Amino acid sequence: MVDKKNESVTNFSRPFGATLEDIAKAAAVSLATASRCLNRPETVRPEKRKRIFAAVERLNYVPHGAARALASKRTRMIGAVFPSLDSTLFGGALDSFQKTVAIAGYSVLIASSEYDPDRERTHIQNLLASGVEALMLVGAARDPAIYRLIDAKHVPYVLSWVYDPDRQHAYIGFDNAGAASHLTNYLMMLGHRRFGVISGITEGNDRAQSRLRGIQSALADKSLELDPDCLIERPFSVEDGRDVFHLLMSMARPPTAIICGSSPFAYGALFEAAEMGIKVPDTVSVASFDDMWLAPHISPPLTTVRTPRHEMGEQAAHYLVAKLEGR
Amino acid sequence: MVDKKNESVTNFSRPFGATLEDIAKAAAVSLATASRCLNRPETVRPEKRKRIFAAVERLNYVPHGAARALASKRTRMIGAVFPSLDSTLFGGALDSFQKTVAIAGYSVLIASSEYDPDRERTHIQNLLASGVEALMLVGAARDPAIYRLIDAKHVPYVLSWVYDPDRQHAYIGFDNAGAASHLTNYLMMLGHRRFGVISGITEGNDRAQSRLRGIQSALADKSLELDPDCLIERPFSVEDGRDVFHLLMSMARPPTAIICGSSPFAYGALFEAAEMGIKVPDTVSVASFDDMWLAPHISPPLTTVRTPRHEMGEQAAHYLVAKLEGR
DNA sequence: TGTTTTCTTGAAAGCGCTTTCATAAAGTTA
DNA sequence: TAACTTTATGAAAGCGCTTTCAAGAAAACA
Repeated sequence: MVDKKNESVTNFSRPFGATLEDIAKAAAVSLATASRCLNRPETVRPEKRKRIFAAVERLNYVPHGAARALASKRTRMIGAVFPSLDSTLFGGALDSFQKTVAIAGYSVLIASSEYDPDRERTHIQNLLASGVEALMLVGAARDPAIYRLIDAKHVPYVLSWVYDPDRQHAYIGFDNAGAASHLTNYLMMLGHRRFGVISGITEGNDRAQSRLRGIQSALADKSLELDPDCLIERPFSVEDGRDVFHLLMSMARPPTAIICGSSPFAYGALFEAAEMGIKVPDTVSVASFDDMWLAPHISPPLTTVRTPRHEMGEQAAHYLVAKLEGR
Repeated sequence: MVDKKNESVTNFSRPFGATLEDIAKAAAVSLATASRCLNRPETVRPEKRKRIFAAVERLNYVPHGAARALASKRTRMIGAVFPSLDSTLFGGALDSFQKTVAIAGYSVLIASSEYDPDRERTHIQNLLASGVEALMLVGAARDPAIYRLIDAKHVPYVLSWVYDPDRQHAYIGFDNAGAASHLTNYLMMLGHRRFGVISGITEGNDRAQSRLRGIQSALADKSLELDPDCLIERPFSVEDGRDVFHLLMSMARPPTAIICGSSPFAYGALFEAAEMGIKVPDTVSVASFDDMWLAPHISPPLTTVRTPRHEMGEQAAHYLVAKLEGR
């Protein structure tokens, strides 16, 4: 029998960087010790530890994530799916989310669904397949099968931008309906009775739905009603805001207050008002949801409901990390 | 000798979903066939194929990314590090980047460096350790050791937001210096000779540096010079824009044109101008870099140089995917 | 100095999947 | 139907790491 030992010459020709085995050999320790040294340095003798770290340095060793994940059953990755990233709204939340989980040693795999449930589903599946240990999603309305899939994998998740104590999901809340009611009540207190609403497309967007519901219920409380003609849904954009504002203000009996479902609408409304020579807030009040970083500076004063995007991102991150580290 | 075969009873109690082995067993085929079936279905008989997919469905099988990555040496993940995600600038680029790579079947692992080189380095290392197959970075100026590390792993990368044919890096360009010169020349053509510049912090930000260089070289071409007092660096924010504008316009001999390194500065300048009762562009012209989605609507007309963030994100994605699929 | 206890270590067994490679089944041709 | 080619299949060897587990080394105790 040939001595098997001989067949393991140093395979230095490996093209893609050193492996832990190379490190172990270079430091003249066992694979196990090398591994231990990198994960819990205090458990290995200072002398060897030094040799091992020197080898790591010299060979430019970078651990192999997949191998590590496979052996340890931990990927240290968290998935996040946003409807879009092309806005400060979700971008801000993502920014805070990423920063916060990074501190705890996690990376984030992102995807944007473009407000499309099918695409969101695909993304969620891919993220699960990639091995994310937790998920952050926006909104609560989605096919129950998706929740089943996530649960089957025992992956904790958190829903943001929603608030709905009745649900069985974890959420980092923003009470869209409540805020909408609040805003509406405030406007009614100022004397407004006839409202216009520029809403985002409600289909598949439960945040937009809730906001609308909030407005309507506040009105109902005062025995008022939203004129169907005064409610217009559009995709979020400045142009659509302008457009709808023009439409609303050209009506025979235009509203005295216009509630915008999101900030681009509000900017559009404001610009169109200027264009049309309509005084804000004298002739019509404009109120809006979502963070408008220009709001404090802008000239026609605007009533806004701030969406605490950074706080939500951070809270969601904290929640998930806590969940992963065991409560 | 005990028959080894007997020890493999069906381990249905696995808590975290089925494995390929479970699928193989359920479909009465070998592990190899099951694997093949999922990757190249046409290579397995329709009859078995049907059984296998049925089992996948029934057992809610989701492939194990790490195991797959380890065996196939492909993670199908691409890393991206941005200075910040809390702005439409990078958010937009990320959005397009993600969309584009998703179509090709890749996921993106993101990180934001907060304009901090050390944090960026750490993030890049983590991404490499996570096994990203490619990297998208912003700007070119960084420790050569970082490039060496990336190269050692044979990970293709692309630098965005920069344009510098001299470098040996791949970049998806935006010629900051060129655009800055262009803008400056345009303003000089309008008769401006005395410029003010609100720049981002140049240290560690080669985009800001290039823009500044572009302005100065355009001036030098006309034998002009930028008054050091008229060049002020600040972190990007509306407030700082206001602040610096106020400073510049309070000088004994204020500039007649102010170039803003980024859009928040421009908004700030505009608001402060309104506040101070300074007419734009009569008394002073305001010009700015970066996409300002409000620019086409805004009332004092603004000269802007659009940064093609979506195009850059998409191009960067195309480049990397092409590189990964072999040119 | 002989024992017992506590630390360190290395061998080896996987983690769940992909991928040769040799073999068996099916399809062709004579 | 025999002989040959093509195609489908399964056994087995890893991928690079973590983690038991048993054993050896060091420290502590008597």
